Amino acid sequence: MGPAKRIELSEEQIHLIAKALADPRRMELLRQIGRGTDPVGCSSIRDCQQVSAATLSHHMKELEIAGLVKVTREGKFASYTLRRDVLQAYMDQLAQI
Amino acid sequence: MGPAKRIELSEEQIHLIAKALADPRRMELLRQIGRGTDPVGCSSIRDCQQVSAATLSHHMKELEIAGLVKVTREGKFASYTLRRDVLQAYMDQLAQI
DNA sequence: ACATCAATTAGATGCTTATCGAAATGTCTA
DNA sequence: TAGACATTTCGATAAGCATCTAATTGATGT
Repeated sequence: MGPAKRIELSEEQIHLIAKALADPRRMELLRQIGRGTDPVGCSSIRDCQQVSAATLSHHMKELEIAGLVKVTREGKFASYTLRRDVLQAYMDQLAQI
Repeated sequence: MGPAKRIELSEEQIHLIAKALADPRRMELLRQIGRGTDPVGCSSIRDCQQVSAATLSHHMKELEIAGLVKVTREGKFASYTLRRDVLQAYMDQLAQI
């Protein structure tokens, strides 16, 4: 399989994605999550980035509502994976400018 | 000729570009400026978008310091062109995530 | 049930920014 | 030079947001 379908973004989602990418910390989070293909847990993230749990939670929620990451919950843990299809859709939008 | 050289962006410029793209009004400005290849004047812009001169000036400065538009001044007029090479460099950065 | 730990939410604080009207700057023309 | 016009800058206001600590929720293991 793979990125079967091309995604269409609403103006609203474009705005959410752009805002999500406009914070350096979130950019760094995305890079870390996108480094591999496996889901990345909160603790792994906090090992690499100096940030409080509350702030991390806030940023991950922003990334999630932007559609840029998928959250997987197992028990008390949360893991994140980059949604490359959504990122690609945003790049397609920029290319259309 | 054409877009001869591939542009490298600093982290700082990446941040400036991301912030510039995160405002819906600026996004719309970019789209309008990028529509054709000719420079676009302030009055053309204000014909299409309802915005005060002061606010427009502010946004165009943000786009300029982000490197996304080139400003051409002739007498009392200012015109803008989209810097596609910079936009492309930003897209390349996103693709590297 | 209780203690512990991961993650989220609540509440507060300080910084950034979008917006406008008014004033200033710069340019053109009569 | 004086007036008209385009753009920018100034000053103020309001909204948004990043960040933290503290409190809460929810799951796990003893």
